[in-house]
Amino acid sequence: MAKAALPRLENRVTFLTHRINARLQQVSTPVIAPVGLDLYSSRILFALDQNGPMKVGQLVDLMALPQSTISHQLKRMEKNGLLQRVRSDLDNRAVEVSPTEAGRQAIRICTALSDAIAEKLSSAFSPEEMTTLIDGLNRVFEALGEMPTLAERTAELAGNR
Amino acid sequence: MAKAALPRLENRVTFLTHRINARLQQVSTPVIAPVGLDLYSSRILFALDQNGPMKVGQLVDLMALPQSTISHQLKRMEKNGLLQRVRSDLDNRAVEVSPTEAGRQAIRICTALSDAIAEKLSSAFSPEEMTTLIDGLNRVFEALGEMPTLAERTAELAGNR
DNA sequence: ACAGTATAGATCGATTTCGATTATATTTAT
DNA sequence: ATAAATATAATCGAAATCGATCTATACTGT
Repeated sequence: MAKAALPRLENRVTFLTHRINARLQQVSTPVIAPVGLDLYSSRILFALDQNGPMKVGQLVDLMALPQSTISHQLKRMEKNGLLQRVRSDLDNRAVEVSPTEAGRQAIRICTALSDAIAEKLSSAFSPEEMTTLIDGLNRVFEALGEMPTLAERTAELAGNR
Repeated sequence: MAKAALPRLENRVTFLTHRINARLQQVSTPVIAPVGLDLYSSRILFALDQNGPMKVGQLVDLMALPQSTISHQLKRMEKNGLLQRVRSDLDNRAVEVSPTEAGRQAIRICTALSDAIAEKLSSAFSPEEMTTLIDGLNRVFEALGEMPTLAERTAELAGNR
């Protein structure tokens, strides 16, 4: 059977998102590192500002990162005075996270950074293009969540060289 | 002046690419960790297979990661017998990276994983949609490379609260 | 030919990530 | 009512990341 021409690495969606993230990190870090933030903490603050107090588990779901990574981030951010963690009254297992006053100050930087980037990206796309792009990215994320047999399929493809 | 409604975090392009990467990592790691690979090393092998021997600097450019990160990855991969690093004859500063036989074996897994994912994503998009998505991602990457005044613009936006 | 500069990559050290485990609290089943 | 199962988040330890620095080679202008 004829093998379909596979796209080059540079044209694979997940490689492109990797490059975007890598470059985003490189341009963002110089801006927010001086105020003691990184991309993760910046997004956590942004989310808290947008959603109000959140449980740790909600932040894990939102950020799609390992639970221990978020737990460590929050611990560090609390140590740096950016937020508070308090056990929920209703469910004593859960912990509610909310920004401190210093956190709210930092949020202004996070929002400004995110807006500056969003602004630049908006200028590179028409509104319809942007909508399409965002929709596409959401679909990619969903599709990746629907791959329970990835290991099997990989073995299969690796098998018939 | 009226403030334009800003998109929520979940609808910002760079947040979506973050989530895609995070989820990709979670679904991929179980598949490739058993053979001693991660997403970075997997992509490096994929690139070497596709492009032939590459200089360290070329891999840095391709991966868009800090030079020290790539250097460490390559050192580890060499230690694990996946590739060789040899100084270039023409420019003794440069180092040529090429896969070993074991590396070529591992490449089959990398390719299979990438193909399994590409396959799944293809099934979620029409060819035109996929082309549009890839084009959009390339434009996002380019746009992020054209933000020399990010720090200034961020300060400006943070200024007028 | 030589000093100064630029380029390529390795190394160092502090911090971060993350899988596995642990500690509590809650829910469910008997 | 109590035991088992489930849910939530913290902790631990090994490994990876990354900015800064260091080393070695190549280029440039005089």
